[in-house]
Amino acid sequence: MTEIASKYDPSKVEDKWYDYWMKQGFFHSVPDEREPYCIVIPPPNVTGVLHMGHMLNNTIQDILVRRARMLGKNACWVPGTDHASIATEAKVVAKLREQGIDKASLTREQFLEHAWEWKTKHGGIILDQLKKLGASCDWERTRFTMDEALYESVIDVFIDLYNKGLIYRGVRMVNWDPKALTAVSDEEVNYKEVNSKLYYVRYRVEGTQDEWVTIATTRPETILGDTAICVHPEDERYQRLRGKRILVPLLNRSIPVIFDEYVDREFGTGALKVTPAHDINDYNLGLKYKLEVIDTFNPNGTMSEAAQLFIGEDRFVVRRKITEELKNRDHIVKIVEYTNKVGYSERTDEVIEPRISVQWFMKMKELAKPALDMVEDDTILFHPAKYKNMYRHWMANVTDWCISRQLWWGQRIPAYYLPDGTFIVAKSKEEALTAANAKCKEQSTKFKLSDLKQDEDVLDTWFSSWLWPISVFDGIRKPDNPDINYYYPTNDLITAPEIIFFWVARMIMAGWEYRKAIPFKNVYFTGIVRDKQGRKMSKSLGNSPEPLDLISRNGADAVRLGMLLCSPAGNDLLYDDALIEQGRNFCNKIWNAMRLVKGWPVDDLIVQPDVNKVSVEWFNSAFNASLQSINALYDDYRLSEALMATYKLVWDDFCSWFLEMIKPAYQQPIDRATYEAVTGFFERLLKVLHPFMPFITEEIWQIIGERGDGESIMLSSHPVAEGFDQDLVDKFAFAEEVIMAIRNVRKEKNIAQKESVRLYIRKNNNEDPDTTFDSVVGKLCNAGELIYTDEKVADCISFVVRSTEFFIPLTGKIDVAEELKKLEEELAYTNGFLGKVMQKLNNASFVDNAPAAVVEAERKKRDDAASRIRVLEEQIRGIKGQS
RNA sequence: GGGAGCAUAGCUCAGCCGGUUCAGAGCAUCUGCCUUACAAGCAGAGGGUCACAGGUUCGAAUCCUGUUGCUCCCA
Repeated sequence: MTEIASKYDPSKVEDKWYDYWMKQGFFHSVPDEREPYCIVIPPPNVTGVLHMGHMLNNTIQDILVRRARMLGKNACWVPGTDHASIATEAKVVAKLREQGIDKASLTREQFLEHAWEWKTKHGGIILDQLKKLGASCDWERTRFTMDEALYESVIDVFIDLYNKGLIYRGVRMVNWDPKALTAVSDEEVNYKEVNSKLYYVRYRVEGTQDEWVTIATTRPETILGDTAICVHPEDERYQRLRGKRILVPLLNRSIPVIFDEYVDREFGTGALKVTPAHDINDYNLGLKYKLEVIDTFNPNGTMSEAAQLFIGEDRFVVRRKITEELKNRDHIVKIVEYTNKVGYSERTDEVIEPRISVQWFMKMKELAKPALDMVEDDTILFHPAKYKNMYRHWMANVTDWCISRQLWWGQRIPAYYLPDGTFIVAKSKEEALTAANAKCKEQSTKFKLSDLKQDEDVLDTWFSSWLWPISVFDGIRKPDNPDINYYYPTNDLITAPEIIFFWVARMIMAGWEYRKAIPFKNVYFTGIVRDKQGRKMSKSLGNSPEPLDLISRNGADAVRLGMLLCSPAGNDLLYDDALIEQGRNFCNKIWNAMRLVKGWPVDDLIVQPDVNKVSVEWFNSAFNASLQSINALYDDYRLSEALMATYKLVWDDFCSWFLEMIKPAYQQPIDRATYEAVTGFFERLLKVLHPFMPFITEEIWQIIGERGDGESIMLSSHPVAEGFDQDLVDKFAFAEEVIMAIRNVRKEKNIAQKESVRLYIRKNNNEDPDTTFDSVVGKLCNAGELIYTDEKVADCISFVVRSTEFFIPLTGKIDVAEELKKLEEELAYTNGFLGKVMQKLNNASFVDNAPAAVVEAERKKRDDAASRIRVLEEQIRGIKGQS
């Protein structure tokens, strides 16, 4: 046999097996008679590169998929990316700018050519990175939200919902991103607290020389769009304003005073300037009082012609300038420091400008109802369940969804405008023309194709993502195709809680609307990966490790393990290099276990010794007991706990106990029966480990058995938990205590492991000695003999396990005073414990009220403690008698 | 401002429809060991009024109320 390195080297293993899996086509799934198991990937942004969050999220998906595959299901993990309209368009615009090309100089078609070129070149990076992680995605099914099928699905759905009256075009206040030059949805606005100023500005009452009204505003630049002043109808300070009009400073535009209870009398001066075009609340007031709407901003955040002043200058520059100007004209009363919340665009981090514009909206109320019910009644399960609260709250207060974006990169809205401004929603210009002309009776008024103009805007990216579980199987266009019928509903969705509304909720709505079925059965929410100090990982902080570096340095298995170990569902994970080190150490542990077992010569002539026989029986039970609980943890989606249980099974039970129990003496052969049992156990452990650590388990599985071409652990059957002997497990727990006690004695007395000891065992209270694990105790403790006795043994160090006395002859090494002290401490502790138990048992209401089993348990505690006390007391007497 | 969640060992968490293993796990720390699979290891040890204050109960980390502190969501 060739020498096997004592350190596991993942770099020699991982690519080799990934290539093998790919070449064999193991990841590919086609519908068959087996039960399907399906996950659709949360499509990463096509502009993205792998970050720590992806690593965690995709590790979890891979674990679930690999396990399902081994459980005999037809597992299919569909990968893909989304087109991320704002982010991608921004990247492409920036790239063009570098090349000296202005987007405005291009036609839509030209721009899209550049965008597609960019996508082709950069769009697949993240998916290739997932391969390094070991992701067992069905790459033949890779989808992109702008693929023809998915594009068309989106358009079909838009038309369908429009025809159902669920999509409408409306003038609304939207969240305008002046940098991206598009509206964004409510969910894409982040509110941040900022230090700003509150400007107190006085407006002159019309027709007076020196009568003023002072308002407070954080945005003086919007004064140019003011069309009213509003005060509370019961505010005594302003009753004088009834019937009066006010002059807007600098412009001297005359505006009305309105009285409405909306105004907070405590805030500022109690007088509110009303700018319907630039504030959502003002907009509503404007609707109510039919105020004029003056939009003083251009789309890019500069002042428009309508502002009359500062035309073309940026809103924040104007804020400064107009303040100066107001000061000069004696309109500023005071300026105070003020903290308020300002909305920022999630995409560009630009300050959101509330802006009146015509957008497409989707009605949500109707769709939300069934989607809420299905989560409420656990048709869809959230893990952890606490996210149901958040979901309920949002769904109950859902508002209409602004689905149009003023961009080119995305699915173009299929609405065609006629010269008179009316529009027709249709799949193509031709269809729109036909529909338009169908309404015209006169041939002379018929339209030509060139009369029609398609809407310039595209749809929100989420408007394609919400169809993802259906559209990846082409289930919108072909609702009865074999793939969608087989794989849908999918099983599990693994995602971050922050997109519960953007995405999860809407997929549930789409699923119900288009399949009358849930899109997935379980939603597993992962935490956010943070740094040690609890900060989010971010590029600007530079606190995120480079995932591919981590993998190349430590191996994907170690990284997967490290990420998962400390990451219960829904809890944030504080990333620390130590986590991955733990994973690496574990790999090494398994590797060395393999080296040990591989190194044993097998001798068919040896009869299996008793110690091996009982050890094999014990481990068989221990394994099945653990497997049962591991399975239960999986069923509960407690993956990190399932991993920890597996980790302990391998490291503690298998390596630390079992292998030591059956390990032959140095360079001695092992018997055939034990060897077969060990390799059998090893294989089963590798299979249980495989979903967590796919590479090393494949490598070792291939080494420890004869495998043919096309065989793989990833296709093998997952072990099934069999019945086990609990009694045997319990008996070993006692043996473990004995072994640890003897090890302690050796350590305290400085007796080398090589030096054999005799062990006397004295059963008390007429118990039958249990000798099941005597051979194991003898081997692990190098105890030459185990001698049962009814007598005390002199000149011994003694100890008590439960209520059995043990003696080890150790002439000359016994410190009587120290022994006595220890025994007395133990006695005092046990007496105290007994006292507490008696307190309960002497309490009549405890005995009467507590369940019988609990009372019985307390009685057992009492009896055990009492017999232990008898033994301890006897020992103390014995020692005292000796001295 | 409205809502939700959390607070248990140095760190990350489990336990929480009260009583069986009630104070646990992993990591970290400390003490011995280079014992011929593994020092990326082995054998041990220490460490917590279960945030605070009340209450319910025979019995509370677990249920209730309040306080404090943190986090998230929505406006």
